[in-house]
Amino acid sequence: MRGVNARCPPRAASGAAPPDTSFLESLIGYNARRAALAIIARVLPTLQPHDLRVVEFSVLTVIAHNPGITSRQVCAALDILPPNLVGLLRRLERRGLVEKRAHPGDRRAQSLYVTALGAQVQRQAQDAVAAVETDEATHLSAAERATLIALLRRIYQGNGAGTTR
Amino acid sequence: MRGVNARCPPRAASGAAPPDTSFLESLIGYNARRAALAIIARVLPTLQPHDLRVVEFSVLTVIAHNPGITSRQVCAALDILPPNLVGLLRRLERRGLVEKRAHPGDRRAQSLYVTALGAQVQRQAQDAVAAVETDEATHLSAAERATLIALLRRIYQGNGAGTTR
DNA sequence: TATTGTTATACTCTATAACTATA
DNA sequence: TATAGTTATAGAGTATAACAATA
Repeated sequence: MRGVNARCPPRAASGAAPPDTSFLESLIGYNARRAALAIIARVLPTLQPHDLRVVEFSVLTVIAHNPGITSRQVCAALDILPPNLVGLLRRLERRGLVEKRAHPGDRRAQSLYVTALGAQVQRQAQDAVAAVETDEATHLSAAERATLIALLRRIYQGNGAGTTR
Repeated sequence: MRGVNARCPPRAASGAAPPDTSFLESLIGYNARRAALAIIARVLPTLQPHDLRVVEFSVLTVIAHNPGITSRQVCAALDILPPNLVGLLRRLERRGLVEKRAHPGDRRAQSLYVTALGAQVQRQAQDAVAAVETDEATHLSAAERATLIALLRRIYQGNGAGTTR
């Protein structure tokens, strides 16, 4: 018997009943990824006026909050591979948002600083991102926000075993 | 005076003090992304023996749980763009895990099914992923898991506005 | 006219190997 | 010998435009 869809169409085929994704929805990884993508989709238009992509904003923020930080440390903090940071920093430097200075004490390294313009752009972008994150994107209470962030942090910080990279 | 790091090195330069990432860590998007990447890093080696990537596992799972589903519906469920699903399905088909059949009622579409082998591989992979997710990767209690997933789901499902794609 | 599946293509993101200069 | 920064490059992943067949 082909017995397919006399009156009970293979739910998959109907436009009405959404497909069963219950297993995937039981996974933290799946939900975390979907949530991250949803939030990033909201943050993107916020950063667009500043001509910043998400990673660029992250790097700019870390440099602004840690004057004199090295490339290597930015990579470690944000889990970026060194070769991929090079072009990113070059763009920020060309736009006059970041500058490199000689590192005191290690001539291999270089200290990173935001310029006055870079600091201004970062501040504006940070305020805009914070607003979107807390208000529009997620209608969670402050307590729920705190709970969520604490749980997420336990996942990617909690265990001793290193990441794959 | 070069006055650098006699005893108080510019925290950025020292290998000891970790850089300040407090702002980024206050963002749900940042934490969700880091958590998702950390979990995926754990899941990858679990799927490797089955020669499945994460997206392939997701697609295989949705097809297994929704026999007769169409490409378009898989795309909608997993937020995959149709052109990107084509090659993915082709690989799964060539490996004998998935098969396409004529769709009853719409000759444009095609119904997707897992083969016996596909069902077996999917089951094994699902068990392995579930084990990693609940045990090793995240040491959360069942209650914490449930809370986390509920909060995450509210972020990417809760609001009416569609995603960017 | 709209939709399904598809091709071709481009752009971003991420990853690896290897080089240089310093330590 | 190891590390910081860099180059070149490869591979995922994700995006858009356009087409044929069907609704």
